[in-house]
Amino acid sequence: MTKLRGKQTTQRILNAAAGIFSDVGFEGARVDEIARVAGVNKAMIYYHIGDKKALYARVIHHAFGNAVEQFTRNIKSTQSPQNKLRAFIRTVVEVVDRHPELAAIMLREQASGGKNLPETVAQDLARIVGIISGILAEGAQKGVFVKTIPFVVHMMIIGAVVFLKMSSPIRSKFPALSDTLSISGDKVSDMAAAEIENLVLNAVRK
Amino acid sequence: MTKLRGKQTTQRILNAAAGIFSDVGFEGARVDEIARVAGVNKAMIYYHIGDKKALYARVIHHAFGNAVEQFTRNIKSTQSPQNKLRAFIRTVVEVVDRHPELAAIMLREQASGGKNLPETVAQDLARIVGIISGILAEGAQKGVFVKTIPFVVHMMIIGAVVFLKMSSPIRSKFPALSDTLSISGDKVSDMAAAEIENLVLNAVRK
DNA sequence: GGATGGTTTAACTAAATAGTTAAATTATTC
DNA sequence: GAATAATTTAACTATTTAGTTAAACCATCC
Repeated sequence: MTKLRGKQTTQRILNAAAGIFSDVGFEGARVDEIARVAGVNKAMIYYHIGDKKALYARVIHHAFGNAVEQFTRNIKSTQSPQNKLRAFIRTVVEVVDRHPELAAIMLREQASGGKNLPETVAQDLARIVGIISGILAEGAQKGVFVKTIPFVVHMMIIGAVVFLKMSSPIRSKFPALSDTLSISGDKVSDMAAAEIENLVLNAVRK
Repeated sequence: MTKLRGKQTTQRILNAAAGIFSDVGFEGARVDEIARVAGVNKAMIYYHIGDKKALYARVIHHAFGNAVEQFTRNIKSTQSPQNKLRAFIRTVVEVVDRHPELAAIMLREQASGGKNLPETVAQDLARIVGIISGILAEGAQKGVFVKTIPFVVHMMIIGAVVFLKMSSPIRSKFPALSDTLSISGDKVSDMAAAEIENLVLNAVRK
């Protein structure tokens, strides 16, 4: 019971922290505010997790935890390179839709040069880049993809998905941008995701 | 002399602020720190510019000021759709290379749903999206581009360029990511930029 | 040199901040 | 029920924060 209570408290803290770090960044986040949103006394954050930096690392790790597993689960070795690439893109969409806070936090880390990024997350990222490199290399070897720079393709996919997802509130907010994508909403829409697939498959097709 | 002195003071404040806002975001930035970096007394920020929010808006506007003009200057109506698109991409690279603080601040704004974004900047963004929409529509009409969603293509280009630029310090920092792009450095390298051009032109080619 | 206007400074204000402490409360075990 | 351990609380600490104020300083003009 005590163990369960501690876990629930920790979970509430991590959820609140994820939202606030994604909204105002590490330096802009207030531990008092995180405590308030989590519905706990501030000292409990220090008791259960640690200082602000430890909390941040925990949030990222918690959200990033199984992204790599999702990629390896969704991409089967028996698939063609084209279908592997499609599965990769779909997984990116899935991860970003399920963890918008993670996407926002990663945007902020990019903006500050990875200043508060734990080493473990960098390793996860490297593995994901390894996956797409493998797909593109296989496609090139089988003569169905052009030879290209895998990291650039990776950036195009991640960039398009994340920017589409993250720009949704901005588009809603400003009338000038409302018409840029006729289908709006919180999710990366199926139509937009399909278009990213088409464009990326076209881009690498030999 | 007095006028010149006020201008120079303002410039120093804006430069310092741009760096700090890009590094730690709006909420994370400290007016005291901006003043220290600018080498001025804090009250001068309030005298010359105004409160923190006014300073932020001024920084964005100052950096964004002539981005739209750059696009219209670089893209000639006599060019083919393909060359227009190339010029568009090259301009994105140029703007991001010249104003990395702008790119970082825009990443942060995306992360927080455009919370502190002035309306004028949204209008500038809409005009840029209008430019690429025009290029793609012209290409489709001339039968050289597929019919697509212009905003998605825009996000792919912006996302790739910005992520490549912004991920450079992260790649330098973490050994696990050092091999992802064999040519590193601060600029979006010519090779990477050329590859983005190739991939995007391939993606939209009919 | 004095008047005027612009710029800068040092000190201030009220509130907020990350982290700490020790007591109170709750849960578990025998 | 008592002892022990885990969790939570309220208050605290020293520092920092955005913004303000009035005086000092500087530049220009007649």
